[in-house]
Amino acid sequence: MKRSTIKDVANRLGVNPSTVSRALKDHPDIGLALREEIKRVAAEMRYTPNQMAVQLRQRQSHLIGLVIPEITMFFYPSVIRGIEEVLEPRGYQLVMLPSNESPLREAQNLRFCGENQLAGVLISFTRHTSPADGLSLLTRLDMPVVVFDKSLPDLPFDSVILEDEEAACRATRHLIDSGCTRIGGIFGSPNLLITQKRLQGFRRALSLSGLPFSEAMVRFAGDAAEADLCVREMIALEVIPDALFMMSDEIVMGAYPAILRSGIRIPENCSVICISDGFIPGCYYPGISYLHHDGAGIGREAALRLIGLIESDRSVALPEHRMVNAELVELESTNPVLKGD
Amino acid sequence: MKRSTIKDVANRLGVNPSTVSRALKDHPDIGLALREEIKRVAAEMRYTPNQMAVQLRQRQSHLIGLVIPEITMFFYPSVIRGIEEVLEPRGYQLVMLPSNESPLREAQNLRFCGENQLAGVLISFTRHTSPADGLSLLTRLDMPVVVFDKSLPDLPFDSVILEDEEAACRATRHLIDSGCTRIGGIFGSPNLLITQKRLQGFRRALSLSGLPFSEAMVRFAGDAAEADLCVREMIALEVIPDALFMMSDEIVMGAYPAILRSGIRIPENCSVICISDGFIPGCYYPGISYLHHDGAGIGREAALRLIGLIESDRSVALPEHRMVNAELVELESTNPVLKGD
DNA sequence: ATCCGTTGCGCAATCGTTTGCGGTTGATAA
DNA sequence: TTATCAACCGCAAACGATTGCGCAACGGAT
Repeated sequence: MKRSTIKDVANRLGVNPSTVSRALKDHPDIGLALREEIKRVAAEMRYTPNQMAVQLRQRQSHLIGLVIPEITMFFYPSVIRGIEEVLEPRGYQLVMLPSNESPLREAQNLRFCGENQLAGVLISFTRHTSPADGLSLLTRLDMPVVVFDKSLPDLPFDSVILEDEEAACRATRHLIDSGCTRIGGIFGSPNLLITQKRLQGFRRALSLSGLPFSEAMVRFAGDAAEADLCVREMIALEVIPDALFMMSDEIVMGAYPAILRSGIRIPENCSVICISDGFIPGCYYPGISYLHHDGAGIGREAALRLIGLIESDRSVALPEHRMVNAELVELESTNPVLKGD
Repeated sequence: MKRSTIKDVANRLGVNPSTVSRALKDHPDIGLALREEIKRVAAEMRYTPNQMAVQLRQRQSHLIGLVIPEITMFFYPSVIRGIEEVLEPRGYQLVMLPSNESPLREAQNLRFCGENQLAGVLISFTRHTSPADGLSLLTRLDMPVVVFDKSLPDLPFDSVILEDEEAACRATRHLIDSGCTRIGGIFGSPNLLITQKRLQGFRRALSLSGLPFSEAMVRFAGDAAEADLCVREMIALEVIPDALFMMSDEIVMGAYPAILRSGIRIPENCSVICISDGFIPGCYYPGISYLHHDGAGIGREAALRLIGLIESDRSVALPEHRMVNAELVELESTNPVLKGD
C-alpha cells in the first residue's frame, strides 16, 4: 500500500487536486462543507504531504546543515542540544555533516548543503582548514551561515564564539591568585584559533603577574591520549608544575588521571583549572574549578542568529560577531554540583 | 546570482534540457563532442543538480533518520561515528531526530521520516515508549527501519543490540572471581529493557555463585547526578559493598567520584567494574575494568543492515535480531590503554 | 430584464530533473 | 536508387504539490 497523494484524495472525491490542497490549508475559497469532507477523507486515507514536492515548489527545505570537524563526546553534544532547542519549535531539522577533520570532506559537506537547498548552515571548522579556504567555501556557498566555536580569522560571516583569550587569562589568574607560581598548561591542537587565543590569555595572565613564561611548561595535545602523554613527558623531564591549566574537557580526561597516576596529588601538590562545558569537572574527585564554555548556550545563540538570517532578508545585514564570555565556577570538592549536563 | 539549473545550461547552448541531463551522466546517446561541450559549460556556469527535484523524481532521498531518545555525550557519539562510517561512502546523510525522552516527540520524528521520504530509519526508543506504541509506530511507518540498543520486546523489525544479560553476568562474575562477596549494582532507568536484562545478568551471576541478592545493594539512576546520590544513600545506610557493578559510563561518571569522596578507596576497599563504550574507564585512576559495549560497532552493524534493507527488495526478508557480545577489557591501572575513543 | 458582485471551484503552469519514445540525419547495404 | 540501421537529439509526460487566474452559477440591486 503506497502512500496516498493529493491526487488520490482528489480522485476519490471527484474534485481537483488544487481544491484539496486549498481545503487542507483552510483556504476560504473552498466551501465549508466540502472543506470538511475533504479533510475527513484525507485523514481516512492517511494522506500526508510529500515534503519533497512541497520543498521543490517552495525552493527551500526546513533542513539545517551542521558541519562540524568531528563527532566527539565533548562539547558538540551540548551544542546540538542547544541548537535543537531553538530549531525544534520552529520546525527545522538538523542534518549532521561531520568532516572528520578533513578539509576535503568539509568542502563536500558544504556542497551537499547547497545542492539540497538546505535552509542554512551552522559550521565549526576543522583544525586543518586555512582561513582562505574557509572564506572561499562560505562565500561561494551563497546561503545563510553562522560560524560557531572553531572559527577562522577575519571571516565576514556571523559567528558565535567563546571569549577565549579572556577565559584562559581569568583561569590562569585564578591559579596565580591562589598562590601558584610554576604554572603549566596543556592546550589543544596548535592550528586552532581557539588554542592560539587561549594560549595568549595564558601568557597574558602570567606576564600580568610578572611570572615567567616557559616553553617547557606548555604542551599541545590533539586528544585525551596525547594529553596523557604530555603529563608523562613533563613528569619525565621533571618540569613539575604546582598548577596546571587545561584548555578543554578532553584534555582534562587525559591529563587528570595521568597526574594522579604519577603520584602527584590534587590539589595538595598541584592545583588544576580548566575550560569546560561544565559536566566533566564534577565527575572527578577532587573536583576541578573551571571557566564555563557553555556549549548549549553557544548552540542556541548560533541557531537563533541563523534563523534570523533565514527568515529575514538574508542579503542585507552586516555580519555580527558574538563573543560569549565564560563564567568562573569554583567547585568545592566536598559538595560538587553535579548538573544533569 | 541565482543557482543555475539544467535549463539554463540548455538554453545557453541551444539544446534541450534532456540532452544536458543525459550528457552530464555520460549517456551514450549524446555525441562525444556535444557531451564534452555541455560538461564544460555546465562547470563554467557552476551548475549543480537540485537534489530536491532529483529526489522528487526518484521518489527517494538519500537521508537516513536517526531517532534517539536524547543527545548525550554517552554512547551515541560513538554510534553516530559508526553509522557515518558506513553511510558516508555510500552517499547517505544522517538527520538527527532527538526525542528528548518524549514518546510524543518520538512519534513526530517518525512522521517526519515518512513525510520527507527518508530512505530509512535507525531508531533507539525512549525509556517511556511502550512496546505496543513502538510496534504501531514502526508498523505504520512502512519504511526500512533498524532498531538499535534501546529496543522493545518482541519487535518484528531488524535490530542490533548488546548481549546485555550476558555482559552484566560476566562483569559480575569477574568481581566474584576476584573474591568479592558483597556486590552492589547501580543500574539505569528501570523502564529500559537493557536495564532489566543487565539486572537479570547481575542476579544470575550472584545466584550461580550462591551469593545472596539484596535489594538494598541495587540502585537505579536516571543520570550521573542520580548515580552520585545512589552512592551517598548506600553509604548513609551503611550498606557498604566490597564491589560495585555499574551498568553504564554515565553511571560511572556519577558514582566513581562519589565513592572516592566518601573516603572509600578503589580498588582496596571496593572493586569496580562497568559496561562501557571503552573511553571513560581509562580516564579514571585507578582504572576500571569493563565489558565493552561497542557503540561504533553497533552503529556500523545497524547502518549496514539498514542499507541492506534499502537497497534490496525491502519487503521480503524476515527480521534479523543481531546480538553483539561484549568483550571483557581489564585495565591495569599502571598502564592504561587510552584509546582515541 | 440587465448588471454587478460573491461564492466556489477547476485549469494549467510551475518548481528542476528524468526518461520513454519518436524523429531526423547520414551512411551503408542491397 | 531505395530500404535499413545506427547514431543523436528533442518532445513531452511524469514526480507531488502550489497558486494565479478564469469562469460558472447564483443572488440581489437597479
